[in-house]
Amino acid sequence: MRVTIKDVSRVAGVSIKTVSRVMNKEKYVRDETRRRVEAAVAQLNFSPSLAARTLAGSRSFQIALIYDNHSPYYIHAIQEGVWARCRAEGVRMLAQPVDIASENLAQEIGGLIDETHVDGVILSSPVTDAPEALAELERRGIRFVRISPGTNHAITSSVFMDDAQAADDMTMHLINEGHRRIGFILGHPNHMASDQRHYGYRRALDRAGIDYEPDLVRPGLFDFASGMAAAEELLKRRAKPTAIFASNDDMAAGVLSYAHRMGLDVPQDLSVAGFDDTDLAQLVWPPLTTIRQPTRDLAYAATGLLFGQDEGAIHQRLPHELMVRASTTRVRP
Amino acid sequence: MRVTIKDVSRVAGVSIKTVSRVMNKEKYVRDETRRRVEAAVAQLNFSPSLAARTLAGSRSFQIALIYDNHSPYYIHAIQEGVWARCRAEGVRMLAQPVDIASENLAQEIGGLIDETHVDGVILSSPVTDAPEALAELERRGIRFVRISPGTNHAITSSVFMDDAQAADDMTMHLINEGHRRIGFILGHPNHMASDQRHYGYRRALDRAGIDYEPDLVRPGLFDFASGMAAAEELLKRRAKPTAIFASNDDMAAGVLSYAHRMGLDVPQDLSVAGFDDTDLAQLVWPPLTTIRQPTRDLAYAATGLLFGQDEGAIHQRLPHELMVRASTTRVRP
DNA sequence: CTGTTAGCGCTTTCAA
DNA sequence: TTGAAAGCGCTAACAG
Repeated sequence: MRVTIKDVSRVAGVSIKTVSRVMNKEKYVRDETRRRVEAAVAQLNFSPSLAARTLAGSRSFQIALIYDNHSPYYIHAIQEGVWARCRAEGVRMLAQPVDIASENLAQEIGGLIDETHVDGVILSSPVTDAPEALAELERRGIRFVRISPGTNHAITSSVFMDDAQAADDMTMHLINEGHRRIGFILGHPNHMASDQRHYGYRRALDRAGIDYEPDLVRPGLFDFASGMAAAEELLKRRAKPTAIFASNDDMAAGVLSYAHRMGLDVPQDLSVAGFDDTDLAQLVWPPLTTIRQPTRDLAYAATGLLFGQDEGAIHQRLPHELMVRASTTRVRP
Repeated sequence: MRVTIKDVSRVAGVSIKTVSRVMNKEKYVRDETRRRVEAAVAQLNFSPSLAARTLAGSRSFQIALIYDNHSPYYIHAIQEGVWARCRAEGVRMLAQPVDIASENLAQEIGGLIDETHVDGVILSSPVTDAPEALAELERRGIRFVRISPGTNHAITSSVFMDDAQAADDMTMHLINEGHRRIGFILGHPNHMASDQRHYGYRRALDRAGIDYEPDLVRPGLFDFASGMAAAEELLKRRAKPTAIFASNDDMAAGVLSYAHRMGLDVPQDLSVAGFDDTDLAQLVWPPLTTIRQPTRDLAYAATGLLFGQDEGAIHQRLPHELMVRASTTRVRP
């Protein structure tokens, strides 16, 4: 039924061990032998059984991607990045949603590792910061890499973007367009990125000699509704901001929605800026100024770390990229 | 190192075969024996190796979900549904993106099956209609189920929603609100759902005794841009439609965006209706009337078919659900 | 109801 | 540079 290594060895006229050597790209195989084996593999259309390789060997050619995130766009970007790198490495990706609030989080992750023999694990936010998950992984001594962890970047391999610099750049961009009253909507308090972005916003104002006004900074929860609510508060002020910078794309979309409802012309009456993991914001309203979050690239890099590339770096800080989607209008003096 | 079935058998004082019986919930194990084994399993925190089970047995406890769809929302919904059912069945889901335009599509799918020994395959659109993929699957005689296939529903197990009835219901809903000039935006010509929805629209008009006006029907491609373009054409007419019904949510979002740009008040000046796989449309503009597409449920049902539940049904037609998100205003007479 | 024996398809180890 | 033998951790097919 199934084509096995034995069939290949028979056709190629070598031992199964030699076929194994070729499949694993080992040295010490004569060129001509290798070619014969490769021909047989192609002829029989042989794909080795992962189960057998896993059982006999020390690798499973599989890694797990663990997440508990309900943003489809985010998950998609993460999966894409991990998947692309896995593909390049000839490894399979096991996508594993979990519930970080679950009592048995550690057990679930442990069971996954035992059952599948995965060679490594990628953690995406917020599983990156679930202590039970981290403890279980460390107890087992399995390789793992965290993507955009909220805390303790240094304790393990992790990748993340330079959030402070990104927010600084965006704020400076708005300042350069003439804005002086720039509203800011904070991110979810649980996420370390929120602090970083807030810090970057403030640092840019400082550098430009603009006073930091606490009234122009409103709380948010990284979702559409809190973006709308924050916009409402900001736009009710006597001294309206001329620009609003939201800490993520969902909130920026909320700001846009509120602005439209109020009959404001964006970007004539109000510039709206945000981060962008996705094409969500662009979809909602094109004239939005966004900083592209390199989620996919982060995931790609994280997976590379798992495979031992870039061994030197304990963690990597990836650059951000300022993308002005459409020109925001300069504020009239 | 690893806890194996042997360790469990030693602790429980039985043979490994008995442990195997308990793990597989076979009959013919004395209750007390079963309990002893279960206690040992719990004590040692034993999770059987999938690789070993796969190699020795006839099942792999894994299925593959194959897709080539670039809508994050859609993929997410599909994954969620498949995943939920897999979890209930104690089976792992292998998410496998592919490129249906690839030369080696069949080979890739074949390789996946050989490597992983998956017990079955779920196909999501548009892989559901890639002849090479279907041929490969049939050649191997592996179980597979298609979700919302574009064509040939009957040739294999498949699940899909009742698109014609959904479109009929939505159209009737608009008619009941007093609308007589209802614009319709067609879906992508490659998708069978497009025809179905068009048919449902027309059938409802017929029943209400409203003439079908070809001018009120514009082509679309299931994306934001084509929705905007179609809206532009429809709203330039001398006899503007009072409502526009788009064949999917992305296009409905495009209609809304264009309406806003034109300063139209939705739903005062124009009712906008669409299908909704996602919360995208709601996000863009809440006062949208939508029919909820049961994507997640379809995926869940498809996976059930794969596991042999509902054996009788070759294919299943799932109901749709009309969800009026916010009241559309009645048209003044 | 329970146990014994023989593999599944590979890699590892060791020898040639 | 190649091959033979011994498992990896389970389940299938039998015996009892």
